Amino acid sequence: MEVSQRKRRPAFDREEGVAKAQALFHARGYDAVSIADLTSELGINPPSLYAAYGSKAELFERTMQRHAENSALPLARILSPERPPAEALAALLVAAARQYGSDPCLRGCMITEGMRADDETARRAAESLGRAGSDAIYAYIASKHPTRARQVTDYVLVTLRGLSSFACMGLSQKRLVETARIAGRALEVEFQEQSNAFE
Amino acid sequence: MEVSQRKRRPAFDREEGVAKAQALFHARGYDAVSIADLTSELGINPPSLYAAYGSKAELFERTMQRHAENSALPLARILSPERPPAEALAALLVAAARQYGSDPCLRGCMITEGMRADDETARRAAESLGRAGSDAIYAYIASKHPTRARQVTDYVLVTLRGLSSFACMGLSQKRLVETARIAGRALEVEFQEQSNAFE
DNA sequence: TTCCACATATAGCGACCGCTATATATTCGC
DNA sequence: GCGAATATATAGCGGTCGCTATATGTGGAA
Repeated sequence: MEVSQRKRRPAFDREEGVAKAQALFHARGYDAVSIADLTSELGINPPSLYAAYGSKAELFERTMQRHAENSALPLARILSPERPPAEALAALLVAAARQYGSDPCLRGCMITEGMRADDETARRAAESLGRAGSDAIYAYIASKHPTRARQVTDYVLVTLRGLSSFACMGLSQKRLVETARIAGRALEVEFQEQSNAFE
Repeated sequence: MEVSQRKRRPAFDREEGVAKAQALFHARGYDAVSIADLTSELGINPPSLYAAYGSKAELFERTMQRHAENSALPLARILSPERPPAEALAALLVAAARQYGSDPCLRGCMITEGMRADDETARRAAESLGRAGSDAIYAYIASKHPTRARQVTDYVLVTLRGLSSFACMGLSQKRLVETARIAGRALEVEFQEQSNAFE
């Protein structure tokens, strides 16, 4: 006889709910999505949402985690140690631009935009999720250009934020990518100067 | 006998009210400032605010106009036709970075940030005000680098937006300026390639 | 089949939103 | 001083917010 193992009885699919909420939050931002929007989209009533996810902020956090797991840029692959660093970072900017402008409904970076929410809980959650990414970028740059790692990282992150913001405002993917390419030029200069210092 | 000329009786100073509202909107953004915040800050009651300014959105528009008149970057001076264009645009980025980070309470660009408000009326007003600036930048670039004016303008505006956003998040003025300097490098490359094309 | 744990739906909580109808004070031209 | 014009204050409108107390229905284990 096997040990009794009670199974959850999901009258609505929790994971699918997170996916739908993710789309809403990504499309409109945390503050602009209400509980009524969410329950309507998920086809449930508020108590079910709170029973399943705890609160609007916790649901938002789960959607960002989902985003980070499924849709995040493959940082490790793009910033491979074998690649020339300026080329790798430029490729990161271009890959971001491409993604931010790929879906007309899901523009920009969900986590980046979450960091600018009016709600403090949501903002902190986004900042915490985003830190992983920016730390990885910093670590990569520090390994290639230790003397100006902070400055170069700031530049990359500022550019990513600008790209995300313009993506949200509707700038076409093509123009986003062209902008990213120009931004990459500054990195070529930066890393070239560094290598010259060794000659 | 002189013509009767009724004078306004300002129980509270309308212009000072706009100034105080400007500070609030700049510090927190349109959506995060409520009528209660405004009336409390101005020391008045809601009917006075509506009698004087019409609505929250109209008051916001007036504050942005005030900002554009008093605090806008001196575009005409920075983008002077005599200057090397890459230098002028880099100076614009640095001047913006300096201003965005100058007051710890009034971070970023009020108009740039207004373009990302959740309220559509506020957003449109900000976009309308901002277009003047971006048109001026485009016209300048087009006069110096007609073949890639749109791309270079996009890059400058994306960088400005990123700088404003990071300023709002608390990045120090120093780091903002350093970032702007790196961003300027890409412009040097861009305009250098252009002049090479004539050789 | 019976019982019960649990997810559901109804209804509504208190708080705040932008905004305004109404009534009261104040200051003006005369 | 007087009447008219106008800015003020009180109070509250309808609506939405995030969230929840309560009651109802349903599936799973024994």
